[in-house]
Amino acid sequence: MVIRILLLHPRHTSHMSTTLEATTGKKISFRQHMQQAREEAIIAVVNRLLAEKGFDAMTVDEVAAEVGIAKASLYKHFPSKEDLAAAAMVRVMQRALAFIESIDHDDPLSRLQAVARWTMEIHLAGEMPSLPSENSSLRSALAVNSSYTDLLMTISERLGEWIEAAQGARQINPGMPPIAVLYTLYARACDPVLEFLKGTGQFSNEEIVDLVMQTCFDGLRSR
Amino acid sequence: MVIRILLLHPRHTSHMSTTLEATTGKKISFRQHMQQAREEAIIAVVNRLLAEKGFDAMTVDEVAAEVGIAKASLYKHFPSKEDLAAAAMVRVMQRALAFIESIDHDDPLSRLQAVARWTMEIHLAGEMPSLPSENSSLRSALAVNSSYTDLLMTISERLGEWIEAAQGARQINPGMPPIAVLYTLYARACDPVLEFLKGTGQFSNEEIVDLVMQTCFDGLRSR
DNA sequence: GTCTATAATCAGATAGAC
DNA sequence: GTCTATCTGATTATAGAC
Repeated sequence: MVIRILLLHPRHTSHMSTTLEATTGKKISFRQHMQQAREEAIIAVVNRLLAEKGFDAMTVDEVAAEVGIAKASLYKHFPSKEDLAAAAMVRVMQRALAFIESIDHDDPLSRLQAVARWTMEIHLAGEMPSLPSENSSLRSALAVNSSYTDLLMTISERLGEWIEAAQGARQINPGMPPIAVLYTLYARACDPVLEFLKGTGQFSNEEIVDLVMQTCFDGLRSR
Repeated sequence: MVIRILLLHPRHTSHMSTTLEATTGKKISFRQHMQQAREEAIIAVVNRLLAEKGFDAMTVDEVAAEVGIAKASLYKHFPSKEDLAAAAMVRVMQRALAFIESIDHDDPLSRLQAVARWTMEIHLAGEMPSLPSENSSLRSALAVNSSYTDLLMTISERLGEWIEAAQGARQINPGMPPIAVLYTLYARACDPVLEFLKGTGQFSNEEIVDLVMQTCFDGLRSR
């Protein structure tokens, strides 16, 4: 399956990788260790705030305050608010890819279900950053972030293979275009039904995930 | 089915009703006619901008410019940006209720499917205002707007009856809590899958609606 | 009610000392 | 690299003349 993604010139910037050591294998200094630890702390705060309030409502002042540094210092690490959000997105996608690679079910449907379930659990745990799809400054920042686009490509291709395999095995409806299945799975990351049901106070997180899993894979109609 | 909605003291404000004449039956002056026509024009602009860019990205300057009046004049009609958005929401819910009351299918599943399809068509037509669920100033403005809460209640109760009837007839999965079914239908109004699929350029609006209808009611798994 | 002009505030980003 | 202090621009809302 071919995924329509903006594929732009790869461009490396220091804060895109998880850890410099892990990425390049080079020994790094104590100072660099400290800097990366701080950036990790920043990203953790941004990730939580993005999950709580979304990109527009999150302010840079707030991020700086919660990290415990001055705003100007924050801008030494990340050149813009968009880059902060991008870093949080990269981080959660790295987690997603790590989870995907840890899945050991043998049939493709179970693998896809595991991914959907993981996504919704992250969302309900308040760890899924939410970005507006409209905001153009954010979209362009993401489009030129090769860490982001590469991860999105990798994940999409992996899931795409599983989707086609599941359709070949008649586990997933073969009449559905794979791209539609993929997007339907991605959309579970920002499904408002999760919050709606949580807001009623009638269900546990596990029950909520089970309900949405059922509507997602089995539909509303009786079987 | 009981719908958990913030039910507050009813409070009438002039711009909440569609037309004063239609609501009260009283004869109104030419001046009032003109004013209501202008407010209708304002709401139409707000509705479109909310659908295009969302609440945060929409600016009051922009609304005034597109309507063709000064910003101060706009504030004579609607006391705040939140009230503008609320008016747009009321308008689209009035349209929804009108559609619901026009449905004449006899089985409840077909009725629910018609509602889901209508919702997605409005969305794809760029006529579905989208509000952030987080923004608290907006939420409070909606909560005290009795036109809004009343419409939401009315629509929810109507759909709730159909849902329970459909479950009784084993058309909708009876194991699903009716409130979960209701929220799943509501969520079709802001389903990002619609825009994702539109963005690929591979499908017509009708095909997109058919695809999402199928995943919604039949699920991703093969039947 | 409509306008022009302006207030008031807030948020992203930067200057410059240390 | 971190800080305080500040700039700059955008945006909601209002004053006051007509």
